[in-house]
Amino acid sequence: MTTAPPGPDARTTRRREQTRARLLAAALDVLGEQGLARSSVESVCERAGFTRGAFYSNFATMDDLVAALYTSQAAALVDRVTERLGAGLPGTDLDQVVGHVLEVLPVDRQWHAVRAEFTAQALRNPGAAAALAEHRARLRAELAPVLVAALHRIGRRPAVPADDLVRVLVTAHEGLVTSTLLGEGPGVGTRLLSATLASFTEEFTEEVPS
Amino acid sequence: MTTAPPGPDARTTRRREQTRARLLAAALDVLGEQGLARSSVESVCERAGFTRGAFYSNFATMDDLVAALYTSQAAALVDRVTERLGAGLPGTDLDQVVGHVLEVLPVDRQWHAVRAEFTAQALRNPGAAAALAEHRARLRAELAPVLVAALHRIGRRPAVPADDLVRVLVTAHEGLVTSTLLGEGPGVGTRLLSATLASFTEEFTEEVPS
DNA sequence: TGTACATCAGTGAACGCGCGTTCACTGATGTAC
DNA sequence: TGTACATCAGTGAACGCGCGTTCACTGATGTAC
Repeated sequence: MTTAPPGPDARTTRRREQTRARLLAAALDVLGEQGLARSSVESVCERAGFTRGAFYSNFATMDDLVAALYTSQAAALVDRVTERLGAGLPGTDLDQVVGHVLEVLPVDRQWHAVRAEFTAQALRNPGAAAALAEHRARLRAELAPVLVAALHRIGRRPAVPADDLVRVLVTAHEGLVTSTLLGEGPGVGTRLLSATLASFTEEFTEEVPS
Repeated sequence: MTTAPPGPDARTTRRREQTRARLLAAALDVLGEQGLARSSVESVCERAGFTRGAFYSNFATMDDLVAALYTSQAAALVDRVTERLGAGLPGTDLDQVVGHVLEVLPVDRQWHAVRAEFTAQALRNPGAAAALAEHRARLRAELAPVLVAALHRIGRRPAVPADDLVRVLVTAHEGLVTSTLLGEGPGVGTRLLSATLASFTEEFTEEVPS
């Protein structure tokens, strides 16, 4: 990945991708710190160390950048989940399973703020809503089988369609992250997730393992 | 309330309050439709039918307006809850109680979008976070006793501090509203809330009622 | 491996507009008699 | 109840800046021989 052969039209591509990446990184910073309302093309470029011309050579508009940022971050999250769950979810009881799920889903203030704004946009703009829904679905598709397997190992199975189960968990987790980041005390923390998980799964009598 | 006597310094006050109210209403519309990033002092004034001078006669800055908007909307929500819960929560089982709670908490796309943006701000700005936390606490304080009473009536009581119980419920509800407004299918809807409520409460053997 | 050449990516200056902010002014609103 | 007066709220014009957007140009990057 690092020293891959240039490829046919890598001439153009390479530098471009680097600038795009730098612009996206800068955008994440600026958006995370200032919010969309205070983020100008100018401020992103300054942060990235480019002139505005470079921006317009890569993106059509600020909205374009934001969409690209969301896509890239969403993909990164899915990758992260995929990677970390490669070995499956360990744990011998519900709480442990929940604990491991929580470790995989990061709690990042900056990104959460950006995501909240993106959600707000999705509530207004069907296009943004579709993008968001797609990402969420992909994330669930990634989590579902691993979660089901982990549950199976501790003698439980979903009491509703697996995708619904994951959806409920993610929903609860989302609210939880917000609550945590706002500093509403440690409170009921993971217990909400454990309880949710318990409510939407059921024990089953296992066939005798060989 | 409609034809109250003017009062000592109502001269000034009356017109002012009306303009303030109109500006706030316009701001809710504009913010809800366009988002903070696209909402200018200009656009709010235009919507409200005022010139910009009127704005600056009432607010120092856009942030000021937004803060006032949040405060006023939050207060309105608390009022609504207070009013509707005056008679207590009816219901003979958990699902019914949940159903009534859901009726009290409105699902308003526009306001939810504004709230999401406000949450994002709170994740960055301690001042905004404090305001948000205060409102949330007030809302919980309003809900808690009524909920506990309703639970008592069906033979249940919180298994955790009442405020925690409400917090978990509100958290779950928040995620649920988002999910619903994004159109993620009816799915597990209220069942998440019922399950949550069930998990964080316990039956108790009632003293024989006189 | 070196050199001439073509193309592409980012530069930086320039333009202009939207809009935040100010302020002298006017009309509205209430008070006093 | 009517009239003169004081004050306050909103008007609208003016100023200027930040920044979005464009574009001719230059230096970087790769290709061909």
